[in-house]
Amino acid sequence: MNAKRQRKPAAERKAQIVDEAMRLAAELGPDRMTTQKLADAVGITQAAIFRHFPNKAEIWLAVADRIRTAMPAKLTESSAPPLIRLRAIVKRQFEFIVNTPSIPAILYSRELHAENETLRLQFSEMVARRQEMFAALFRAAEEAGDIRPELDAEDAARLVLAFIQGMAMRWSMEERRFDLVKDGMRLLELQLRP
Amino acid sequence: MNAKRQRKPAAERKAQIVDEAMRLAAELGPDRMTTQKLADAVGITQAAIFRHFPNKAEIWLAVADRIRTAMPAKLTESSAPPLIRLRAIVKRQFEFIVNTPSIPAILYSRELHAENETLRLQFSEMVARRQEMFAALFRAAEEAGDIRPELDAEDAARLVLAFIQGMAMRWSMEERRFDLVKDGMRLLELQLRP
DNA sequence: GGCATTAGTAATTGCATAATAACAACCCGT
DNA sequence: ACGGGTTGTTATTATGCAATTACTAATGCC
Repeated sequence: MNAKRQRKPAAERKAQIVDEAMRLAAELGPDRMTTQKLADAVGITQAAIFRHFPNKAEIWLAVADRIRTAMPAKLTESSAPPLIRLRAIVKRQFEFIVNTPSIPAILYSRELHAENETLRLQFSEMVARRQEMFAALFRAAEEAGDIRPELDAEDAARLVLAFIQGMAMRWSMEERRFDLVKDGMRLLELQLRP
Repeated sequence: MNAKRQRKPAAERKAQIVDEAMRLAAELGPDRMTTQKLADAVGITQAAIFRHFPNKAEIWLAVADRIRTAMPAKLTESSAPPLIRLRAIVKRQFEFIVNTPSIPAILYSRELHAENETLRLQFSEMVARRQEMFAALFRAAEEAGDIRPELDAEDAARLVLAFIQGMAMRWSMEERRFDLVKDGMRLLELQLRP
């Protein structure tokens, strides 16, 4: 009744729904995102959501897919020293989170994980892959003699990952009041340099 | 109708409700804890919950209160070296989380924070107090010459806090599959020693 | 032992929510 | 220009939820 109907091709609409779902998840918490609010944000009726997704859980799986494919999780070929590469990757990671601020809310939502085992597995695999990437860099740094040889690469990777996750979580909780990239990279230096 | 009614003094029942609320929050996610499930866990009817709390939000405030008073946030008087004291406090923190495993789920729940500003403020104040505590210890360590003088105590505190939060978050997400105290303290060493 | 107080119950309300069904307008290829 | 498939709508349903009301039984004080 209001304005004229805006029909869009399904692929485009689907992407838009995923966009808004992520936005709302960050704003209200993933579990407070209802299909009604989502529809309002997209500009269609609540029922129309279910033309694009069979149920709500599928929306979260699409969100997870979006995050998974966009997350920087691959080591690029490079001849730079391992610790330099590590810094670059951590920075990319922080930048990715800043550009996708719903990530902490979605990745660390107990509610989503409790209801959706598939989702939980996808996320835990993503985390594991990142940790493995960091560990590989620390092993390379060890071989290059850039760090103390008795240092355990797996542990160092865990440490860096916990740091990134903690920073991201706090940034999210504090309504993004600080500069995640700037502060994050400064604290990373503190961690890498004795 | 089943069995005989179990009347309990209000104070005791209130405490029990808070207990179960925390347990369920860890299990299902805070936003999936309904007054019905809570009542079932306690062993009373759903309506009886509201004899002890005027509404659901008050339950979360009581939970926050429980956490706040139990959380180790005060520096004990001690003549031990600052970094030794820091280790002890971080250890107490990890132990506290292990004994109160609902903490990460509750403290980092976007849903609770979004709905309840009072709660959000209480938690953010708790975090700030802990950070200040760590900063004080790093300043003391600086004066004692235990760490590099150019190291910023505030930043070091932020780093340690992010690490603890990241570890706790992951421990919670991974269904407590690793030993938070043991692994946490080992990684802390990695962070404190060059 | 009576009886006010307190902690409980059963029943209900009003609203939010995910999902379905039946129908309508838009769009594109022929 | 028209017809089939696509993208939407309105209306509805069943369920779950927090909260209220009116009633009831246990507890402990005198």
